[in-house]
Amino acid sequence: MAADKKPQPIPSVWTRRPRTAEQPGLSQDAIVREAIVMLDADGIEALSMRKLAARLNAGATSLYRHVATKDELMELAVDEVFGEVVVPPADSADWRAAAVRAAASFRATALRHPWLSSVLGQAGLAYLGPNLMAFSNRMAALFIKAGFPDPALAIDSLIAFVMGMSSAEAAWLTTVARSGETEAGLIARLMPEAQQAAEGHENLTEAYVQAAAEALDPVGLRDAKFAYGLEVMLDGLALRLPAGTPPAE
Amino acid sequence: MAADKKPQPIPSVWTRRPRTAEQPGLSQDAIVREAIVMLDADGIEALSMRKLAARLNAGATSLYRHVATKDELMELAVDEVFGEVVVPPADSADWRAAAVRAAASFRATALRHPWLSSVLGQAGLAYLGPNLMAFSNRMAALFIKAGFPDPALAIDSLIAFVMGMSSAEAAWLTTVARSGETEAGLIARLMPEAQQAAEGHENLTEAYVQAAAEALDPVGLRDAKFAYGLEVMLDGLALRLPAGTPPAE
DNA sequence: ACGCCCATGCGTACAGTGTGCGCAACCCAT
DNA sequence: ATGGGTTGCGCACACTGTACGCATGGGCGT
Repeated sequence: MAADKKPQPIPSVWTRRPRTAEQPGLSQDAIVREAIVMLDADGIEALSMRKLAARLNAGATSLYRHVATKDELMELAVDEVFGEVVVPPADSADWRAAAVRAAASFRATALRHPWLSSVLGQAGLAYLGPNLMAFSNRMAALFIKAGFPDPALAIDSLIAFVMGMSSAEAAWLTTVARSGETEAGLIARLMPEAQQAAEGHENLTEAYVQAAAEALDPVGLRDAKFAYGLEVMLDGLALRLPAGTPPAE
Repeated sequence: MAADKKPQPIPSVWTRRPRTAEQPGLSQDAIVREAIVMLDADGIEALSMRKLAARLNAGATSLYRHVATKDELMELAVDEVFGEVVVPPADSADWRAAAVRAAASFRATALRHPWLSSVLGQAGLAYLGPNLMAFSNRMAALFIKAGFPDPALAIDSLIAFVMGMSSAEAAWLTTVARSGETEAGLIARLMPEAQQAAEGHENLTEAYVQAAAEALDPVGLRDAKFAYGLEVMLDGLALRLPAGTPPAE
């Protein structure tokens, strides 16, 4: 009652034990994991150090004992999430099927964590985290084994396509999520404005017919779009293989 | 002396005229243009409404008379910058050469304004600005004229690749700019750490030999990488053309 | 068994952010 | 001259990342 400003200047014995006994306390791993949960749930701009700390029953600045900076935290989150991408081993018979699987896994990861694209778009690949290195290594193994004369170029091209497509999708899905509507619903609601914006652009009317169709099965159409582009890319890459490489052993 | 808190409660006749006479005052266009200048110069996180306003000799909140929100400002900036992308007219003889020119122009724009990728990565293409619509329209014209059975799919694939490649480059260039070193210098300095990170990933050693070479002519190698992927993509797309479409008229 | 040290947690504080609100000044039409 | 609508702005609020320094307690050397 006397000291109203400071609620607990008196270490009154209890409320002191539990803090350390209840949990192993903070750890970089726990912080990163919880950050990913928050990012997935509420998007990139909903993550603040204070909210994250609150979620971990910790004070805001306590996090800085385990993470140098918020940027570093994001870096760690990116690498963590990269661990979810599965790249088939290099000894698979068919490099092309393996590439499709890897691409699909990459895309799925990017859509499961839509903030990934934004972060990568801002920071690029100066990352060097263990999971990212492992990913690169497996991709390299795949394309070397397949017989590409210039595996690095081939890989970078493929990844550029996959990233470009995925990040466009992720951004769209984020917009959908923020709108609170279903994907089809948002398309329908956006249609009139889009049509008006297309006024005078004669080549776009056809595109919007397609967009209208998209409202019926948006997910399927996105899948198809990705598959189309991926096949295009792989067809082009196949041409770079030394003549006579068999499609399967 | 008496009223120290408010420096100019007295409208002392002068210091009143110039404000409106000197300039047409704020305007959405002027705001957007200055924002782009700042974004280009100091990157995306250096743009704040207050600093932008200061640059325009205006109060921070005055901007809100012409722009609803910072996000809207970014949207306007994106569309403005899209106006710089040049897509050859559809009547060019060779669709492929035209596509190369368009892709190069897109890439150049994205590298001139490295923040573009970040923004697009976060917001996607719900944008519908006039320049973006015009861009889409010209691309559509090009691919329809070329005879693609599914022009929208082809375009989206191409753009996905170009965006993916450009945004990776843009992110890298941003990192370079922030480091204050030359591109070659940063590569050299990063090399040891990269090599250590590659420890145990046997397929990556070759990639780093290439990276070392890159230090000699980073710009040329980035150009080559982009060109390679673009050719891959276009080769793949060419296969989708109805049989017998001539490469030139 | 005791005392020390250092890793860990946190309260406070600071500079900066986007933006809502309401007042003041100005331009133009009457 | 008057009134109204547009434009600019000062203030304020809630919130951000993070530097600093104190308190605490577990693990170690003696």
